Amino acid sequence: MVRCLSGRLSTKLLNISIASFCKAERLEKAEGLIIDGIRLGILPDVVTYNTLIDAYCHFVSVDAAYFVLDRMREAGISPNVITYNSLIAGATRKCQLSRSLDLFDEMLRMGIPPDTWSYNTLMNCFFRLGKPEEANRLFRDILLGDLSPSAATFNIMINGLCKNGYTNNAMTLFRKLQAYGFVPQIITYNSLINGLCKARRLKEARCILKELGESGHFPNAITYTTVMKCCFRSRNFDQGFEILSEMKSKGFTFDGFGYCTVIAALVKTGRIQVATEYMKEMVSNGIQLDIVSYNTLINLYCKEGKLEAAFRLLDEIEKRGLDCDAYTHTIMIDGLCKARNIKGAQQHLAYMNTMGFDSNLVAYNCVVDGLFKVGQIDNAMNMFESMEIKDSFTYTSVVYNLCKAGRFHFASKLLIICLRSGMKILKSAQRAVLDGLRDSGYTAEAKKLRSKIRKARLLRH
DNA sequence: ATAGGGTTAG
Repeated sequence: MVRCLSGRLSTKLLNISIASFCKAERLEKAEGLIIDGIRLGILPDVVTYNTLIDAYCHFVSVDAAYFVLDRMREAGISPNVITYNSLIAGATRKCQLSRSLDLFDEMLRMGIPPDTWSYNTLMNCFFRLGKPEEANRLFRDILLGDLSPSAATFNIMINGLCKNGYTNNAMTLFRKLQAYGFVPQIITYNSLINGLCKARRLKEARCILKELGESGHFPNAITYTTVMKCCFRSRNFDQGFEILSEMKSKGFTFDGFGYCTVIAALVKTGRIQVATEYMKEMVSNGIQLDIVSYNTLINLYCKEGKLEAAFRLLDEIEKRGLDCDAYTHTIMIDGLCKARNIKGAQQHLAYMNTMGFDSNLVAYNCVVDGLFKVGQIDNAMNMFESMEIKDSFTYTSVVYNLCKAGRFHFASKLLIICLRSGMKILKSAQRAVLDGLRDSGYTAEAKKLRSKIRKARLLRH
């Protein structure tokens, strides 16, 4: 009796120690403890294995966790609902969605009844699979069955509906739940705000943000970055920067993601000085630079015209054993074009092609524009004609640059083709064609073009 | 278990 009790107590202690090692991502230590325990006669139990499985799911892989499940069975311990919940959540987190479904089936086959957590995780999995009907079916099962929904159930529903484009349904559900007395959590608000922002329903987003303020919850870093990003996306840069300063004054700090967002927005709006300050802050905060952060910084240097500094960062990337991606090369190509080093840009484009980055539409657009800018009109047009894929950037640039070169008729012809195909051309480029025709005496042609532009606009609305 | 998230061209 005493032995048994002390054994159980020891297992409890063992589990606590293992949990703390797992939390610290020190899985070898946790494994070591299990071995030590067995030597001392302290046997691991279901909690021990569940802790380990959850940690392997988080820090290693679902496969690794599954091996622990095998060991668990060999030790004669049966998995329970928590074991499977961890595995299912792990698979969902790692985007192994069909595996989540398999694990759920396996759990049912083993005669382990799923709980609300299992259903929540599975709902989330279906939403990620882009199958909102399936998720909704599970939601109904929960509501009509013996299980009771948790706050997470509602959050997953609202978030999943938004992510799948059912923002209206998410709003309706939100209001219904409120009417039933559900008190939204900060996660609920953030999900909705993000969904509304992405759906460009900024008025409603603002409304929910206001409700959040009145709810007793406080906006957190996620709320701020969501709204800030929304502003940048809709090109309300000033408003975005206001939110940024409010965020800073509240003491929220950035990680690499946040810094990149902010620096890119500052660069886009020409605030190079401030961007540089943020860059310094990011580096001095000890944030480990990854390829995206490098791209952001290289872009900053390019926009400053500091090509040597940009090349130095390229070397650094190599030294650190990271791989440049399509963004890195495109940013460099654009930088070289803007520095009027068109030869260097073309060389880099060729290099990019040999590296196997295909369909570099952006890079080609940059070089076409660059060729125009250095006055190589024919080369630019040759390249333009050789491009298999073109987009509104390509055409806008070509139309505008043709005008700069005085080829208004050609520009006009191209513009009409674009209008007919529904390709969007920047107003400034359209303006350039009209003004060019008129100023060079082709008033009638300018008039005709103007009316064509109007008609095309009518068709679009 | 559930919320956000970074980089390029006209």
